[in-house]
Amino acid sequence: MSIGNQSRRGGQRRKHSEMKGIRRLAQHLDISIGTVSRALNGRPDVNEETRRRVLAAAKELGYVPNQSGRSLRQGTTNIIGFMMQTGTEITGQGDTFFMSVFDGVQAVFARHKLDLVALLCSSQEDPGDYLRRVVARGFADGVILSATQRHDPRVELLSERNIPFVTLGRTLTDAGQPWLDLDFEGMAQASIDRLVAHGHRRIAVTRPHDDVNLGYVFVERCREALAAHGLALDEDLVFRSTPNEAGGYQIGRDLLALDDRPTAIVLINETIAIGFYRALSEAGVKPGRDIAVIGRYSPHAQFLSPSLTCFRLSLRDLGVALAETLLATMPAFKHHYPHATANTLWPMELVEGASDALHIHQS
Amino acid sequence: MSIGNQSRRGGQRRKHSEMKGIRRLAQHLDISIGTVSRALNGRPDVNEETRRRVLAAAKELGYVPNQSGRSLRQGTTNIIGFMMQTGTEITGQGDTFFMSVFDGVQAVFARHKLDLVALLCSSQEDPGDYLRRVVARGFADGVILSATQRHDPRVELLSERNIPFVTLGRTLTDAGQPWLDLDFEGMAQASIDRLVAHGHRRIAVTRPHDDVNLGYVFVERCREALAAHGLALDEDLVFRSTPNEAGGYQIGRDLLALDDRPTAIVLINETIAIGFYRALSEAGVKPGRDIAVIGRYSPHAQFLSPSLTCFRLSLRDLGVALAETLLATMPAFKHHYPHATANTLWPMELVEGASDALHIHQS
DNA sequence: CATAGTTCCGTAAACGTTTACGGACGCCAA
DNA sequence: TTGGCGTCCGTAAACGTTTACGGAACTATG
Repeated sequence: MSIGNQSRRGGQRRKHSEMKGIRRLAQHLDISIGTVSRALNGRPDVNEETRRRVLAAAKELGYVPNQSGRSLRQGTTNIIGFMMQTGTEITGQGDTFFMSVFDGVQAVFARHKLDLVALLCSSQEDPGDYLRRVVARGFADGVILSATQRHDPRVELLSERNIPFVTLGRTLTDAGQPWLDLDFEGMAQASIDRLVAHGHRRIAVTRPHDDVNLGYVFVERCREALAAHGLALDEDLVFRSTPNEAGGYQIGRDLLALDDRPTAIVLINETIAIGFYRALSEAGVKPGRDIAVIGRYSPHAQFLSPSLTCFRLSLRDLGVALAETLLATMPAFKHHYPHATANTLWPMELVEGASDALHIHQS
Repeated sequence: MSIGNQSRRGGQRRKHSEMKGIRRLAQHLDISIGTVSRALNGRPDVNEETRRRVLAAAKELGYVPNQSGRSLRQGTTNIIGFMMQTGTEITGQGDTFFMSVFDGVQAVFARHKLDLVALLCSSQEDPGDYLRRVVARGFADGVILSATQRHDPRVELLSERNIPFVTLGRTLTDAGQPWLDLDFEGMAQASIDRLVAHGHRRIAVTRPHDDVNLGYVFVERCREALAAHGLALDEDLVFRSTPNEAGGYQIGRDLLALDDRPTAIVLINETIAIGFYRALSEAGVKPGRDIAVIGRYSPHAQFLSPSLTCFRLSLRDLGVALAETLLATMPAFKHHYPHATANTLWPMELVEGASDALHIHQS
């Protein structure tokens, strides 16, 4: 061992317990902090024997590098934020929805030692302010935005701050960021085609009550699909609601109150089917027998009775795609994802149930 | 303005665009970075006029302090983590469970400029490793642990690292940390009493399939409550399942296959009622008419048909209590919460529905 | 005018890392 | 012996803040 090490400086050697962090480790091993850092970070210019000792000592002393120090130096945090709002009335997406998406995102991030955290914006706070406060501070290296609005101020904020991000859902004010979205157009087309083929002529559709939701193109595509069959979309049959169980219940009540009831309905949200079923049940109306219902898949929709005919997608795969799309925009990871699939619609597949078994025979 | 400012040092004045962060701001205003920092942080020893100028310039230049630099200096991040695992099969919490809790937590945190993020631990990774990796690095000032196991290694880890934390759910290996838990004992007692009063003698109960869930005391308390009425708990009527819809469906099938069916059942999880209803429905068995069912409230349970008699709690209030309990353990906030209610059971209230309308008349 | 007190601000040292740079040392060939 | 090269490691300067300290300018008081 060479003498004149920094640990001896000033002739006085402080006790180990007085030091913290990497210094403590270096002092314990009687080597310099630079070498410790290099050893821990897998740099090549360090003796393998030394590295072994450092790693062992780190484990023994329970050393973990301080995140702030590291980030400050490197300018990177290794954290990606998934922004979502608490108070689910707005998005209508359930916990399980995001949990499944997270699963896919993390599968990709794990390969790059990136950590995913959910940025929880209170419904009390302006999302723009929130982003400014937490993300602009260099909290995360990148962001995934969900529940995008048609005009979303967060998009402008992030793009002018040059923070890599991707949105789940299209926006009208496109800042050139990559996006992924569910293929509501495809769902609209397939639903209408299917119902018309079954003889339905009066078909109801649903839409979110404001523009915060993913499916703002849904109704228009339904209209087009109907037109292709020579049918018109009756405006009385376009139902708005909050995207939750209560909203579905309300739709059910409104629908039943109509003089000229539709013979079929397409539900755009996952959760509204439950409330809708309840409203029908109270009136003795049975899905699949008295009215055809098509909805979206969710863990509980699967267990509704009669079983719901619905459109399903792999949320985990969607998460994987989101992660890859984001990383493809980040210089540090770009080369790993040369042809990530951005700006594309995510397909959904039809799961046949009993809820749309009703066929109308022309008289 | 005084001369000899640091911004003039060396005689050369770098262009604004070359500087970053607080230096840029200071140079722009031609004052020292110390003053800028004091002005931004609301320190008293700064001229009000100066403060006004600083604030205006900060807004104009879009300056936000760097989180890493600040944390490094202060040793604090102003971030509280709520740890949860992705892959919801494990927790079985319904869609909006956590969102509602978050809402309450944030209401408290907002008063102290604390930000809540969800620490998403992949189901692929060991939760202990995860905590070591992210939290021990000084990522968060405090942690809320959910879905605690009976023996939870995370508890030991956090307590030996001296990181403030609170658990939602009791643990057997108590490290002296504060906890909150749902009053499953109270639910057990009230359910059994109610069903027995309605004449039921053969009562089934459910329990999680392993010890990851909150309600490990539930079955035992049911047993005691039955014993108080002179009844024994038939072990064949203790159903285990995964805490999700599929688990509830399985319970339903198993129950219906019994030779000597129970006349009532108590479901401990929110989500299993949906699958359970489905299984009954397929067999033509109707809750409230053919069997009495008591469950837990959730946004969809409310819309089941027939309506579910269930135990409800205010998740938002629970979140508030969690936050206050955590802050009460943190030196910086302790004095705000002199008598926070830790180590207490959170009561649930009964919501009467139609699912337990079945009364048994003794023959 | 001298002194004390107040108000405001600049200076510089931390906080815990990473990393460019250079130096010490050993080895080998000329 | 000399020089060159490779291996390993120590040194010190960043990264962007906050804050203890001291000092300058000003006001009040005698």
